[in-house]
Amino acid sequence: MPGKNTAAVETLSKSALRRQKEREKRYQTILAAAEKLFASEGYHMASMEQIADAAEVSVGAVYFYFKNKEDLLVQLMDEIGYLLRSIIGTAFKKHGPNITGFKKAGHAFFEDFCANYPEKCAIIFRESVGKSPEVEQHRKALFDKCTGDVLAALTVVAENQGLCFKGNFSPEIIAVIIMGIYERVAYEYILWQEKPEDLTHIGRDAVAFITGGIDNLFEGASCT
Amino acid sequence: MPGKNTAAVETLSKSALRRQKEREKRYQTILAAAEKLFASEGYHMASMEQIADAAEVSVGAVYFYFKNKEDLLVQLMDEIGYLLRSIIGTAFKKHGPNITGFKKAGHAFFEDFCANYPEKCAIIFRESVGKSPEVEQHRKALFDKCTGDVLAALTVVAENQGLCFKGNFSPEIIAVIIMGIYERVAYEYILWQEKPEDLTHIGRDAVAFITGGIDNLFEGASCT
Amino acid sequence: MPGKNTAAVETLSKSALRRQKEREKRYQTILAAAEKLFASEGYHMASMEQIADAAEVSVGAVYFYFKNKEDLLVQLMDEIGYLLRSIIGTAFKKHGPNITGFKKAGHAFFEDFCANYPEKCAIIFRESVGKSPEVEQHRKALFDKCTGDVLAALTVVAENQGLCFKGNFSPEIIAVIIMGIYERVAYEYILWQEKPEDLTHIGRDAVAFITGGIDNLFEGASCT
Amino acid sequence: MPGKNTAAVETLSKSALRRQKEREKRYQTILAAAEKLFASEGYHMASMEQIADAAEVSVGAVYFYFKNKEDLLVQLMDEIGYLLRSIIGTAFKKHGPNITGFKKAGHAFFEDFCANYPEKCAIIFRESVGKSPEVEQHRKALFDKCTGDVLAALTVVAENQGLCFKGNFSPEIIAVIIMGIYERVAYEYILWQEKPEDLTHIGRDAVAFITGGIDNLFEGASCT
DNA sequence: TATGAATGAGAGTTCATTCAT
DNA sequence: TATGAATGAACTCTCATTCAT
Repeated sequence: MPGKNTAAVETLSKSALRRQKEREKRYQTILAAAEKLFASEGYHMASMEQIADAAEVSVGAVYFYFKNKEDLLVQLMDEIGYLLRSIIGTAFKKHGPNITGFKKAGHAFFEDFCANYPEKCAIIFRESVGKSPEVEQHRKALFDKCTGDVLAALTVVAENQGLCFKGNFSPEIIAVIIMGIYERVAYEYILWQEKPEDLTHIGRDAVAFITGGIDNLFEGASCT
Repeated sequence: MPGKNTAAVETLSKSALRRQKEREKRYQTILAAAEKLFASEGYHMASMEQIADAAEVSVGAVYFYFKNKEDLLVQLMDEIGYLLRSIIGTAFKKHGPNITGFKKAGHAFFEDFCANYPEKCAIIFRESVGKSPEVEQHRKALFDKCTGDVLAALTVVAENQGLCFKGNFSPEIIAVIIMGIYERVAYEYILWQEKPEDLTHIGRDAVAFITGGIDNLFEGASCT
Repeated sequence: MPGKNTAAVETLSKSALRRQKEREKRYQTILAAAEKLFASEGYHMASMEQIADAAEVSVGAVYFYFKNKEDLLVQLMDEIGYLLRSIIGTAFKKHGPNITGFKKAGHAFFEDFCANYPEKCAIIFRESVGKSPEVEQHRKALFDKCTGDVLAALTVVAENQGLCFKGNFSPEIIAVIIMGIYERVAYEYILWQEKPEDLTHIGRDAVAFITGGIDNLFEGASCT
Repeated sequence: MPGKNTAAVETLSKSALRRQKEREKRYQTILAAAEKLFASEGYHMASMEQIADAAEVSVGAVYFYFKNKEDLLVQLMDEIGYLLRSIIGTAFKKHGPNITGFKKAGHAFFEDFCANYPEKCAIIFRESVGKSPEVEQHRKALFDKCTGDVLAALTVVAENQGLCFKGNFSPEIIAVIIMGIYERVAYEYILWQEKPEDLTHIGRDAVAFITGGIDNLFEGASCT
């Protein structure tokens, strides 16, 4: 009887689905609690018990969802990295692969990412620094991806506008430099001076500096 | 009797001086041990006992010279900050307050500071990040000074060459940006990729980017 | 109507029987998984989750069939004890209540029990030692039974051959001694040296020593 | 001035010596506390905090003297092993390398070791069994030494009395058997029945059984 | 000044057991 | 019956800091 089977299957998948949802929800709750505490108290000062309390679960539950404290940080970095790249990537694609798109991506970093998620900034720019070899490696991987994104954008924009880099200027280094600018400006004005309200203006200046610097590096006309 | 007195004073001051020297030597030995261990093992993983062992003193001795572990890091940051600013400042002053001096200062950062003192890089760019409110505050102070130096240099150079910043471009932000570039390039190629041999070339590219970017910001002729 | 009833009863008992069988099977599967893991990882290192996984059931199922972890070990000891006594008892009875039967029983211990069930050896001779008062008590009970068996055999053999123990030699102690010999030889060559292939020879030497020792204790002719 | 120097040296060595003594004393105090608790509560049930409390030191002090809990057990086993072998070895040597010495050694095991140190019995015969690979290995090493001692004694006695083992009887196995007898009799009457008062009598029976068994194995006259 | 043994709070982690589904 | 997520007490172990000598 297919009806029965289907019903059974549906019942099963419904309950399984709900359970799956519950799991995902709990996972996110714990992760959110960890993010908040890592950002406010610092990675080392935030104890697993505090995190469990904040997430309103038991310590054991935290360990059910995450291998250990380090894993909590690493998963957090992954999620934040994904969000960051989405925000910037979306802004870039929206305006086409040209210098305007590049600028908009920069503005999105400051205005959409940093301003809205200061705690996520704290995690990737402060709390994940120098914590352990494992975390450091993960951080490098995240930055590598971002640098790669910037590099790819740079390349596409150049191609699109028929431009080349002057001399033997390495575009990779430019990508690293751009990341450095973003990172430090965010750190300075979000984590230190805590002036998110000035960030739009500041971010625009930073982006202007970057695009100005980049313009400088492009050959006038045809690539050789 | 001046002779006697002098002799006494001299004897006294000699022994006092020697004692002073011994103290200073011990202090530096401990600090050097801490630097090495913080850089190689990480601030948290390096225990006070390890540091004492490496410095060939007792744990108690470390606490005689330093208030606590945090103090060890803070003193280290101060010394490194002083050295860093000396190196850059010296290079800048040597070539006069012009754009060449500015470039030379940048080269000095990479070639004299980062390449020669990778462990000091590790301390100020990695191990002092997100450790505690106190340390963070100290780190901010250090960066503020450096940013201030850059800002001052920028101002002097502009004045000297009779230039002004375009529009309402904030020179403070430029200074922050420059620090960000230096910081990330050092982190990327000294702490992550461990390629000090490429640093001269990379550093020159970075400096070229910076000066190119700056040129862009100056008004053509007279300031209004 | 007996037919109907019988049919009903039969159907019922059939399904009940099958259920019973299923239960018994599960019980044995879990017990077997526990045996394997206790023997290989050690009682404390083997977690209930591991056992459940190995038995391909849920943790809850393990707790349905067994009160707790200790119970798992206790049931295991009971089953192993039963098997051990069966093997030895069967060998003894097979050859009649004489010294040959006694020897054969000893050979059976080494060649049929230890050689074939090294994991069961590990449980009763190693993993059940010093675990908890409850387990220890169970272990004592098991050893008491075995010692009792040996004592009974000893008595029967003596009676059968019209012999008595010399002086005031306590046959109980002889039984304890024999158990000790069996236990340590098994431990040494199965659990430590892992040489089951030498066990036949070694076992025969051990049994020879025992029977030699026993012979010594019997009075020449009539008991007084 | 030798006087001064000597004084200085003496003062130094005195204080160093006293410190050394203190250390040794503390070490022994902690070990004694661990022995008592392992024997009464069981290795796993005895927590490091309990041990520290019983020794009237802090938990940290226990970890200053011992690497970890396992180390505590291992050191305990070493000390007990040394004592056990001393007691038995002394008894054997005292009566010369003959069968009487052999018997006396056996009596010493029961009457001097087991009866006086039931807790040490508990450690080596119960609490060190199946605890961890490391501990098990240590236990094997201890038993190997004891078995080696028995074997050596057996060999010396045989040589001394111009006797040989019958057939291809392996003396190593005899040594293992003897250890098994000692172990189980001790376990049975000290750890289970807790009848140390019967131990003299029981031990003598056990030793008589052993020597009877051994006699059986010796060739009549000359070795071939 | 210098030592290094001692402290003890606190951390991360495990896991036997329970219970709503 | 069966599941497996959740619990939380208890554990071992670390290490910055202190202080009698």
